[in-house]
Amino acid sequence: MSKPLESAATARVAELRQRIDQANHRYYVLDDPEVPDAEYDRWMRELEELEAAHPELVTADSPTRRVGARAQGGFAEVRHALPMLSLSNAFEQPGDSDRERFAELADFVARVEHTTGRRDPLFAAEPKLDGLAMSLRYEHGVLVQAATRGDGESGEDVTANVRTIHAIPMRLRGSGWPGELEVRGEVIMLRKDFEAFNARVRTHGGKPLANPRNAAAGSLRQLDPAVTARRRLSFFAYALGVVEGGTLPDTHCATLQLFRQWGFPVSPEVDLARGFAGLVAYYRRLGGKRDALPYDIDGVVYKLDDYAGQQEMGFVARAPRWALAQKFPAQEQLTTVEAIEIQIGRTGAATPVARLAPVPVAGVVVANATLHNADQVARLDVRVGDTVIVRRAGDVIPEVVRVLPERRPARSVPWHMPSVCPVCGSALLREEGVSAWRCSGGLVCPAQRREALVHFASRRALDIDGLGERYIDGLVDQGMVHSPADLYALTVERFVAMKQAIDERDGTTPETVKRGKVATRWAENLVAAIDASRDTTLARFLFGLGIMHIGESTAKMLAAWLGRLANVRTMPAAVLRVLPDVGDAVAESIAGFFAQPGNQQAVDALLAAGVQCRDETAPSPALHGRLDLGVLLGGRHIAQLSPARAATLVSRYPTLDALLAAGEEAWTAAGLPSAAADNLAALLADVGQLDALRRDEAAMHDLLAQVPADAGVAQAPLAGQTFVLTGSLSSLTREQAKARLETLGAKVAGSVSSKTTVVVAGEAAGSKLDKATELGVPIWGEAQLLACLAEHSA
DNA sequence: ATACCTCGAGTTCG
DNA sequence: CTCGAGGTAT
Repeated sequence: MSKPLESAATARVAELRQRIDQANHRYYVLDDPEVPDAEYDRWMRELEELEAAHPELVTADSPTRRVGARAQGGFAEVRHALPMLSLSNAFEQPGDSDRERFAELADFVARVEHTTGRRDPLFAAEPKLDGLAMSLRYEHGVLVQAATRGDGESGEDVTANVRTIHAIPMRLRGSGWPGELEVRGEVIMLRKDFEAFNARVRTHGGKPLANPRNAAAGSLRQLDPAVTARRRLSFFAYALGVVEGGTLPDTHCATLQLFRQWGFPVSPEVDLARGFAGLVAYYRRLGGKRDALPYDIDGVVYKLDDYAGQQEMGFVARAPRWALAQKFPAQEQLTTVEAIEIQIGRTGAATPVARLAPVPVAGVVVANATLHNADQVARLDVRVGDTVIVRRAGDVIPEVVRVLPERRPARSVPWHMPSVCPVCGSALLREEGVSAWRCSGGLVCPAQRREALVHFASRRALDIDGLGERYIDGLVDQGMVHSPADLYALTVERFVAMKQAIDERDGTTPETVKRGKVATRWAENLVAAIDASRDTTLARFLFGLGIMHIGESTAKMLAAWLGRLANVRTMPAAVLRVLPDVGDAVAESIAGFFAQPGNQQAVDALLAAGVQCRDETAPSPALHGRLDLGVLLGGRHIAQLSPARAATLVSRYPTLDALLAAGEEAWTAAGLPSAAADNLAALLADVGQLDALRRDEAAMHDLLAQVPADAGVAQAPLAGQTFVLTGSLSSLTREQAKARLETLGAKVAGSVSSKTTVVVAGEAAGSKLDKATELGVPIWGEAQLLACLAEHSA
């Protein structure tokens, strides 16, 4: 073997190891990768080849040695020289003030203040990672042993597996570390690595892991380190164990700083917090970020920062008195599915809902969770009797995450959508290519009638204050109300009778004595609220009718463009189609609704009951130029007759009569291709089609005739601008802000896009603000909004 | 035809 | 809040 070659290899090996260690450090500790994965892989391969060719160059801490040999028959026991302690836990409690809600935390701070004699002491606050506690022993800077926490006294030797974790340095960086050093921290799996792992399992078959914590624990207990190596684990250091030889800082934060220098990842969320108020603020801040963190946490840990103070505090049993874990309410829980029921919505949509054994999740007891639709049930394969994981997605809505198949009872059967509506017995049908099943019973179905009434009375519709679902149920059940108009005939006496009936049925209120009087007062208020709802706006009225596809925004548009209820209820689909945001589906929905005699009667009944749209007005002048015979033809989707060609033709022959009188030859002479002319002629030759067109044309003329001759075009100051509101404002509600912006002609949308003019961010603004920053949409504070409103509304 | 953008509808609990 | 579907712009 020639000497020069040998030394070249030695140098290259050293260089590669140094580069690989540096890349790991950038990636895991600094969270700032600079080397592409492919490059990193090339280095690893080259190093492996060199070490294979020169076995004498292999060292225990080489990056290639991360994956070692399979453990034989389990893991050796390791006694911890210094026990790995547990922490006292504190939980949030119900209460009105922070002192009540965080009583245990307040006690903790008071104890620290009392013992150390300092007011508002300084704490290190850090996330409580949901993983596996681990102790790492380094001798002269080299990792020699890794042990799990176990029972705190002794754990298992998982060194071979821990070596595969790239976030953990095999050799400490820098200098000045003690000759013997124990670093403690948490092995976790990042959410993205967890998702990736389960995604791979799903495609390749195998058992998915329940959560990142189990994933980390399971991975470390693999006998074959090669298996562990394929699961990407991470590590964060947070405490010292045994230390010999070397001086150490005198605060916890300074220690964490040293950990960083030595090459350990330390959570970037660690912060200093002063006194009770500081700790509560940190808890809230981290709680708010919880879902956005790259890993799961189950709470916050507070440690008195200076070691002298810690020494004074000492220990109780096996927990330090200078530290406390404040736990978040659990956000995922196991429970069982007791039934899967169908809910019928206002439009007849049949939604499967899981009835669950009640279980506390993130602070509230959850008993129901939506399963959205039949496809979702099939995807999850949820069955009655299953054990499932539930969580509150984002902030509130409970959802079934997945089923634990290993806990499924024998003889369970897959769930299927029933063929008939459980409420009215009508058939449940599914339209082609749509995921929702619908009850075909229409207003015959009591569930749909009930939902229609709830919608009619709701705040954004007729706004009948105090008429909630419970009383609507009572009214419907006792046959007092069948359609919205019936509400206006109700009297105080009838309400009292209804309330007594349902109170008795439901097991009544204890205030039997006062009830007569109280119920009367309640009924009087309700009758007054119903009376007040008679005075309403066209948009609210249209929205309240509950026409499919007509939400609040479309209702406002209809009111603004058509002006009068009479126009909306008589306008054919072809005319409605020209309105903005109205296509075939929406136009047919409106025209179809008013084509039903029952619906027309319901509207007449409401008007007869005294309901008035106080803001009826003339149709929008903008209809001119948008509405002519051309769009009526274009909307019929005649082959070869594009809207553009229809427009050219109609500019010559603006009425049906003119068109018919001119004849097919004249049309082609005017530039219409003969195929289009043939199709048009065929259409007009059909008596039924021609009649329909004549009716459309008449309705169109009637509408246009209502537009005032002098179109007083006073441009609204904010016309054409789209605002998005996020967070809460202090001087007015979002509802009010929206209303005021709309009176100035602005549109207020629900989500941010490149078309948004400005985003108004109030207190505790959410994801919309991030989106705005990302898209470079201007962001206003409350002050700028108020200034804008003041400027224009003078 | 395709890609965005909006709107509508449904949802839980206190 | 999220999903799905309708509408519109490209």
